[in-house]
Amino acid sequence: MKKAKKAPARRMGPAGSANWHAMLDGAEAILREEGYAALTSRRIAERIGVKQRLVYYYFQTMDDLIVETFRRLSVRELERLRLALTSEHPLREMWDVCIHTSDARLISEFMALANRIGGLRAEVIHFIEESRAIQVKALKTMLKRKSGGGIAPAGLALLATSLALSLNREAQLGVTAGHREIMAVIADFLAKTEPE
Amino acid sequence: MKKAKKAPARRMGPAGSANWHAMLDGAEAILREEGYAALTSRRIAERIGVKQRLVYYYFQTMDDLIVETFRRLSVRELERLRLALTSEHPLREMWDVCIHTSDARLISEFMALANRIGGLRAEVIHFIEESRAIQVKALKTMLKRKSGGGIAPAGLALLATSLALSLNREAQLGVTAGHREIMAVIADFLAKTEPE
DNA sequence: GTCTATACACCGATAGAC
DNA sequence: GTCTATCGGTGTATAGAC
Repeated sequence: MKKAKKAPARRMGPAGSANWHAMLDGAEAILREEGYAALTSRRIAERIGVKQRLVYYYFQTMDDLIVETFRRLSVRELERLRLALTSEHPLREMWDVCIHTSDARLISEFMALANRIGGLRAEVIHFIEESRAIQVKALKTMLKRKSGGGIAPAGLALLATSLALSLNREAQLGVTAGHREIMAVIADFLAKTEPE
Repeated sequence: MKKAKKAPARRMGPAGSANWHAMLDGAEAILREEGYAALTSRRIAERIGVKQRLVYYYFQTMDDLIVETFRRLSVRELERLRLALTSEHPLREMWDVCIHTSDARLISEFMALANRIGGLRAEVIHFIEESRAIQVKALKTMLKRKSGGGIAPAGLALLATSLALSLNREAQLGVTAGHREIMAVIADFLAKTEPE
């Protein structure tokens, strides 16, 4: 995390291997539990029981490792969303995906990191745009002209994502004012647009 | 940021002095521009033109400095909200405060830090609860029984805060899908509940 | 109040053996 | 593929002079 150099040429280990996944698992856990200041090659190595040098066999730089960690998570999340699209109750499934997403702490770390790691920022932008497009698709199909309170699908998607994030973060902090009220609105909306 | 020790007893400089404010100004700028991994006593000192040792004359630990930085910001923001309460158009003023709040990058850093610095977490919780209470007060007064789309004031306050945060963060990233649509909804709501 | 100097730990990244 | 060993740098925090 100290100095993020460009990308020196070096012999590399294969992406997708057991060690590669173990390192991303470790990185995710450290981010969640201790924050990105503690995300170092030494701690990852220690956590998964290898030597520090090996981390640099699988990743050119720590920034690369961070980007890969987010990308793996992003791919999984987009798959969950696309799967929801094929469900019998796509809107309910999608809201479930949004509200039962990765730990709010982990997301906070990635959002902060995205402001300073160019490669990560690009991945985050791609994730937001892609997930919004999927949600808009579902909303267009379900709403047709039932109207969602007069809000266009893209607006509704943004609103839902935004709410899910805030609800998770505040719940984790222990703040709950207004949560019950908003959940009631969501339930009402789902009952109208997608009766069980 | 490396080791956050408890709180050793030591002679301390006065809060509120010129150096004290300069250090918090520097901390804020570094957080915004480089993120919390770069928020070190050395860099703050360098930025404001004093020696590193002096930072520890004004703050017991780096964590204390971070908490004070947020607290100062929080007090200012709550003042802006309370002032909006006395305005002729409190809801419009409040939305303006929320949408023209501190840089989204800065907020991201504090949100991430709050997950691991106990003192900061307490300040963040206090800020959220206090600001929501102020917003609820304004909403109750303005809505009376005009109804705000059938959502209770606390829910509306959460929704507005959540949206303002997401709009700012995404705009900073360069994502704008759904933004226009949501802004239209907000404008519509304000026009109905608080005609100009 | 502000400084010099320093103890001690940890970091990213690399060289090169096996 | 995985290791030992190491370089050069930065971090928190303190001792104690002026």
